[in-house]
Amino acid sequence: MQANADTMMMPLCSIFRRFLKRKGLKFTTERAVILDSVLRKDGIFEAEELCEELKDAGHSASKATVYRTLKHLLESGIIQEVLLDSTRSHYQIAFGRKPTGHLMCVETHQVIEFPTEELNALMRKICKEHGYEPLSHRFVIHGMSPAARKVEEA
Amino acid sequence: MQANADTMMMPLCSIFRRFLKRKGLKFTTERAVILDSVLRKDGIFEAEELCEELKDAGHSASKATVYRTLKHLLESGIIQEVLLDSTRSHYQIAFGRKPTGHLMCVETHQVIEFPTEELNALMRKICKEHGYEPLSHRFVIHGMSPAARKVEEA
DNA sequence: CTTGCTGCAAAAGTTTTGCACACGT
DNA sequence: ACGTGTGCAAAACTTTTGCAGCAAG
Repeated sequence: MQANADTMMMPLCSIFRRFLKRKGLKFTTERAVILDSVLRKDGIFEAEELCEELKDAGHSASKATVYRTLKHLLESGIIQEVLLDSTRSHYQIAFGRKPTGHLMCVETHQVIEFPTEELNALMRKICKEHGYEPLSHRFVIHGMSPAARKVEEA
Repeated sequence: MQANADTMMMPLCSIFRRFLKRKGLKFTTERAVILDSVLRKDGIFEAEELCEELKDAGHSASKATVYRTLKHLLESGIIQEVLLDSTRSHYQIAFGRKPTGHLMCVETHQVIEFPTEELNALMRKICKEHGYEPLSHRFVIHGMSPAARKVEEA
């Protein structure tokens, strides 16, 4: 469903390096390590999660640097934001990803991903109506999972 | 497009009172004032915005109470969260509202609302596939507004 | 070398919470 | 009266920023 790290690692790393060069920024050890961690991700991840992993792996990359690098990864189009929660930021790799929506349980916060190719046409239609240039879309469904419903009934 | 305060005020106030009674909670002056402010809203609003308005209107309703009341309004189904930004919460009145999506400019943060009735069927389909009970959905498009594109080209 | 980058710790912004007192029911 | 609600200020949490030293191009 998702291309794995091996196939994505090299091209995305190049894309990031080109992005940095174009902006007059530098490809540092820390940025390499952070990108590497990000590319190992298979779904949605958070900033704090990356910080933990890097610390556990013995890599020096401070919280500040992780946040600063995530901004660049966003701007370069390598990752994109997924708004699931209004107090924490969630991200996912954008490259090579088919558009997906998220079904989230209001009780357990379990998140299920599903494809939403059919929404591209809707996005383009709405954008055209307002003179916007379409960039991306998100479709999130809130519902109650079977597990949560069982608890509710009890 | 949106029912105005006069027509909604009474029924929604009753709904909220019934909700509170059912939960063993009280309908206080502060909750009445906050609900009143919320019902005057015509679109998306934020917690801080409500706090300001209440202070300006000379009403005593602390920030803490506003946040606590918003939780109850959410739980009662009178308002719903609109995720546009991962650092601030946005809300809108849920009752009597046709499902809408939001088109947001990545540069100017202008937000345009559009109807999305056609997505109800998709929501139900996805929920059925996963045994979920559908509650609500959100569709957000990120794009670049005509105004922002003009700046970009310059 | 020059310019940008990092880590730290402090700051900032939003939301939550503990506590003593006040208020609905 | 009882149990809940309120205001205040402090705490909690995520994210941002200033600064002095460090490193990439």
